[in-house]
Amino acid sequence: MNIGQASRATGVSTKMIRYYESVGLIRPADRTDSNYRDFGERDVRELQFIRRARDLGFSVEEIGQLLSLWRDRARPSREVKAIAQKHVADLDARVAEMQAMADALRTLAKGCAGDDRPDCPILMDLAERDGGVLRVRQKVVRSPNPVYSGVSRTRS
Amino acid sequence: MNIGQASRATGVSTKMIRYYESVGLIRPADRTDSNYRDFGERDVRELQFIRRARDLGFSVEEIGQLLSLWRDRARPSREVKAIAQKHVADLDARVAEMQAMADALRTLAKGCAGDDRPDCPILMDLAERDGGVLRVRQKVVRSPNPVYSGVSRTRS
DNA sequence: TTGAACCTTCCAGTCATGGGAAGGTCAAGC
DNA sequence: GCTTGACCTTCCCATGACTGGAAGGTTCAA
Repeated sequence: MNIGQASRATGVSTKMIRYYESVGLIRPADRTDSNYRDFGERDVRELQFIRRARDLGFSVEEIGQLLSLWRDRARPSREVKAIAQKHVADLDARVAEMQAMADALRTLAKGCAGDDRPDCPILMDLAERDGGVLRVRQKVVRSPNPVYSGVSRTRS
Repeated sequence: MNIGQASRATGVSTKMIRYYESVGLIRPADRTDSNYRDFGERDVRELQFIRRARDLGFSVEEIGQLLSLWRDRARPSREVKAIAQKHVADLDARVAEMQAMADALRTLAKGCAGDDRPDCPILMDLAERDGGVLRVRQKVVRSPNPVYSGVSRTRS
């Protein structure tokens, strides 16, 4: 199975398959005589695993850990659970922060007429030299992977 | 006021001040004879504005729009409100997505013993070739700026 | 005069991913 | 056998919003 077929079978782009190989997430694929990558059943299953893990927002590094646990028939489920729980905590922290931002902005927008007049509590708050009335400022949390964050983009 | 003082006065790093200048978010600062940047009151106010807007999760592009509206005494509040509301919608979409991920993982983790035994519903779900029981797969939303997303990092 | 604490520009890296160029390979139809 | 187009290969570049560091100039106080 060449890279295009593997991509269609797993929903992982050819670009990403090569990338995952280059960073060592998957082992180098076999090659045909003409130097084409040749994927087998097992490779496809690993790519599907990776795809699912990305859909759950795991970083490539976390996926590497999960993959090696997956490959190890004797792994203790404790380790898998720990990774998952840490990831859940990360997600929850980001959610809380973004909700605080959204709520602050909603409050400001509610007070803004949104018409031809220039008066606007949103700009007034941003101009507050001591941090603004709503004081949303807090720890800003950033992710190892940019999956959560952003403007529409579909994954087939 | 040199760049270090401006940085301390606004909480924006010197690196970022130079970056904002390079991308045209702020106008080029005045220079002293020795080519040091020289910031005035107005520059400091703009940097504080930028800082506040970043704390609310606006992207540099959005901040550019907000800044130019701020500078325009006659701007219609409608435009400001539109930017804010779009940003709120973006935040809400990301929050919903991340909550779905977190909930799916929580469900899986609940069924995982987390002990020495290898059996683990989390890995089993990731291995599902048809997408897993929980089917969290959906549109993945990504942000123009990586502020929301991630692992602890503080902004002074 | 020396040294540290500034400042300057420039270049590179981050993370996961897409875009594209330049060139090799393969299969179908003529 | 030859052309065509759809593949494949590697390589480099770009994204956003930063951080880090090198190499060198400036300022100020001891």
